[in-house]
Amino acid sequence: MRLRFAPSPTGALHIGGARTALFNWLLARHSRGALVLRIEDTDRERSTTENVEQILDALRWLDLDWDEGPIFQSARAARHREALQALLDAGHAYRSRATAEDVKEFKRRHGADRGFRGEPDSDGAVRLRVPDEGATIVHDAVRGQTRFEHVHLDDPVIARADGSVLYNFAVAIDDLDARITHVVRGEDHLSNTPKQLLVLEAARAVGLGADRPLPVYAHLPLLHGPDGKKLSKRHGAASVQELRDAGYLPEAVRNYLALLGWGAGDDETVLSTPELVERFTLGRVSRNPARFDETKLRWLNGIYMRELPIPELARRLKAFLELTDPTAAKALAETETDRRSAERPPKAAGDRFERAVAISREKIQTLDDFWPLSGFFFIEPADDPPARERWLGEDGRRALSDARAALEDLGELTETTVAGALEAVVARRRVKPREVYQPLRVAIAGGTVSPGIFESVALLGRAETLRRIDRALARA
RNA sequence: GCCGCCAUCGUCUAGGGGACUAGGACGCCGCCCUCUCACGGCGGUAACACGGGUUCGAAUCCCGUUGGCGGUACCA
Repeated sequence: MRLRFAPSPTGALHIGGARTALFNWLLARHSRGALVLRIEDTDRERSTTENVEQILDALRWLDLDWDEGPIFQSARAARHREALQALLDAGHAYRSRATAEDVKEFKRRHGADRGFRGEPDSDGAVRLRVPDEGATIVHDAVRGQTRFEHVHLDDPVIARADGSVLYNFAVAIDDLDARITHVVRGEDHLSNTPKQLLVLEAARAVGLGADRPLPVYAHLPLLHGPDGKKLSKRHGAASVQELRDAGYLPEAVRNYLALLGWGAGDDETVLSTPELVERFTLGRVSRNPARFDETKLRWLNGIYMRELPIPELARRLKAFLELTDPTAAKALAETETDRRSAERPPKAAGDRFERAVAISREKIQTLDDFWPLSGFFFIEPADDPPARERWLGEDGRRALSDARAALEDLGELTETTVAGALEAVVARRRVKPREVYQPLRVAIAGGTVSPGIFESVALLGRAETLRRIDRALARA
């Protein structure tokens, strides 16, 4: 199979585009075929190099690679003109000065059952001549046959008056030249397909690619927002960049996107990328439009985060924070400096960030969840007045004092020794565990939610823990 | 308006004439685990849009209605 992904650089890569890219990529890898990347920039007004870069970035982040290209459609203008001239010479296309208004007027006069047919002029835009009779049938790999009656089709404009070609023409010629065997794209292109098929037929009639079979088309169901409307910023993430910045892992995004409009057939939902490659086929692509629902993506992302080895997760977390949170990045950098100052045993210090990651990861679903939960290991905790009032009243402070004493007297602080010491405080005070642990949590973490209290104390270290307890006692 | 696509729990889906008292996953609810939050485990809630056919039998096939979406550019 030879496939292609052909985005138009008129904006960032949206989630729907990413899904199209993914499906093409999966098909190419599954079939051990090739994926061609083509940039459809024939609209020079709206296409920018920034957008091209952004799209390539998004594909790289998703780890979707391509075998050929990027081919810029604009760079193929000479070839397009040549093909256009061939169609013109053979009478499959003609120049016409007819405007959109003229077309409307034509239809008003002739009724809806007659597509626009122009008279050749000496100049003007180029229109493809659509046969009056018959129909073009699109054989779609996911939808079956769709019949487009020629009487309903207007002669489409395939090139501007200045000779520059338009989308439906350029696409057909480029697919032909690139020997694309399968055109897999969004359903919004279904009604373009007969036009492209007509271009292809005309091109073959004049000897262009006559030896090659027409590509198989497959139109993917569209993606909508949670409310069923068009996906937009209003729904949270709408572009791949936004997904990245929201703290999702590319492998989780691939897994989730694959499930939108495709299913393995059994009840599997967690499918690694190799499994997707192994199992993906066009035959199982759905015809129903799907809604992009971030809830399920969050869940999946959590699973992938927990499956990552701790050092790898730590690496990604660090990269993420460097990209999105200067404060956090700076704090982490300073932690590393401390480590090098050798004030503590290198091993323990070196693992500090990784240890924080290890005790946090079952509590977070995205990379973005980490810092709010565990940033207190690296920076001064935020103040949370309601939490203080609830847990650092008279009883809470007494419990906190007891905890302080127990920790101060302890030998080495490990999860086990801390647990022993604090459990003894609970037993001595004859209270529920939380009556000791929550005040302590508020004191060291700032709020009522954090990783396990024993692990947290052990990681924070005695000096810092005692300092924060003292500060909480003084302030409360 | 015209052309076209689509129609199963709130969401993603399984299902392609009898195996369906319609299965799974997310979410939600409850219980268990528990130092918070989670993770994990167990259980529960919840759907074949409607109306006609065809058939011994329809979620599955056909037609219509309704609804959603796409297209209808000298955009892609």
